[in-house]
Amino acid sequence: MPIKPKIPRPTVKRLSLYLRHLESLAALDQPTISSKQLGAALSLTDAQVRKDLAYFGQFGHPGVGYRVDDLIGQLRKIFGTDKMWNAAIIGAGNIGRALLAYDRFGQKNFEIVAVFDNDPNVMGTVIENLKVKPMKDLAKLIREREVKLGIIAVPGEAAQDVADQLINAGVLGILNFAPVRLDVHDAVSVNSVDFSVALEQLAFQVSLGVVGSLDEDRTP
Amino acid sequence: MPIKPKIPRPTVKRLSLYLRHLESLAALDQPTISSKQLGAALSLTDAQVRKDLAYFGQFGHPGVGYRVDDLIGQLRKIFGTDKMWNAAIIGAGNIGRALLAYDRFGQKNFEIVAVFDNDPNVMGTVIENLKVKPMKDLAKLIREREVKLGIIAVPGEAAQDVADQLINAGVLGILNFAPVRLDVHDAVSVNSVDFSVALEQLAFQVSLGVVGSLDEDRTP
DNA sequence: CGTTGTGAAATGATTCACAGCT
DNA sequence: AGCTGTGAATCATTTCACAACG
Repeated sequence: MPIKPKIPRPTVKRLSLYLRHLESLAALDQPTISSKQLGAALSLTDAQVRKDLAYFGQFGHPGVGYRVDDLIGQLRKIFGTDKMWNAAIIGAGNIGRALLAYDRFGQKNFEIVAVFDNDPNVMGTVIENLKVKPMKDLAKLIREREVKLGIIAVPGEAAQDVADQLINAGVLGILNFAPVRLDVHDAVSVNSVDFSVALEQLAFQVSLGVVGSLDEDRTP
Repeated sequence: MPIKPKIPRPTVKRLSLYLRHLESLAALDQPTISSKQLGAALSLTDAQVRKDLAYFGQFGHPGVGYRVDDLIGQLRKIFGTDKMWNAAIIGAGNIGRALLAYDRFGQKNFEIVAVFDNDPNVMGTVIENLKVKPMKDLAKLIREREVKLGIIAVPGEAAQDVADQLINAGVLGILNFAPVRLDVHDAVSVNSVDFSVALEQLAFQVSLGVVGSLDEDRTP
């Protein structure tokens, strides 16, 4: 009985994209989808899709494919997003406000339950039905509201300090929009999004004359 | 004489992070850095760093390391960001406005020279010194201002149509913030950022009990 | 010395190909 | 027929280990 099959990193990235595609399909009439169809939608081989899913169980039906609704449910369970996750945003600047207004988080079972900022100009103001709280209340509110994920949207200089506070307050994961590497000495999981890095990598691909998506494996 | 050494995809991701770290170092006094130091800063091995850089040339000095200023210059040349790139943002909603205010693009030699939106409420308004233009002017302005990169910050339903217009107008690369896969039939390079996908992957890591950064190779 | 650049070895990920199920 | 799940083969990436250099 295998306890930990060890999941390849690229597989995890693709699972999110499978789920996104399936959710866009669920509204439609299509009740099942084959690994070939799902792969074609993301420019992947059918074998790749099957292998990725097989790491987590046997979800398909030979001769039929995967039942869309069922697979969506399975993927949500894999991601842990079958249950609601409370999250907090730190930094009510432009990025923080864009994230607060981002309605897709709710559809994915993430709820933003608190926003923090130390700027006296925004502290106390209400954004998207949430009152911006001062940083000194962070630990208390994170614990009270059982916030599991922290979203860092502060300038680079402040990011490490905020990360430390979040870890101390007991969050389990950090989504980091600040352009710095966070040192979390293995206390939590971190995922980072850096807009400049994203543009820079696009520029690199253009300079190389490579065409297509960066997530895919096309080097023709 | 090798013409195209074929660059591993993961290498490209790391190069951006090397550059970011070096730039944060340049202000400081440190004139050189060894592959060991640079690796330690990003939790990578020294061999990894050397191999990544060696794909592009011989930048180091045995017994000394890499001269920081020199390496920054080399990396910028590799990314093509030693020259200025004109970019346009399509969509003046929350994400578009956050990107317009993002001052790091300028430091990386990217200049946002146009913003487009079809909403009558924002069309014509001025954001960060740029007047929001209607979509019908897109092709003309992209060509006039020699815009090479398009940044899509519109809702998912509109993204493919915008991508088609950008390609028609002659952009070379697209940075996509809409939560859909763009079909660009190999006309341009695409890089996508999906906030929900980013959070979902963080949730997955947390559920698995994995700790540390998603960019790194720690599965302890 | 300390550190780079690089073949060779080891590890990791993808594709192939096919038995077996519906 | 059509399609999944999976071991085996291939391909890609990382790490090792060391000669060569300042």
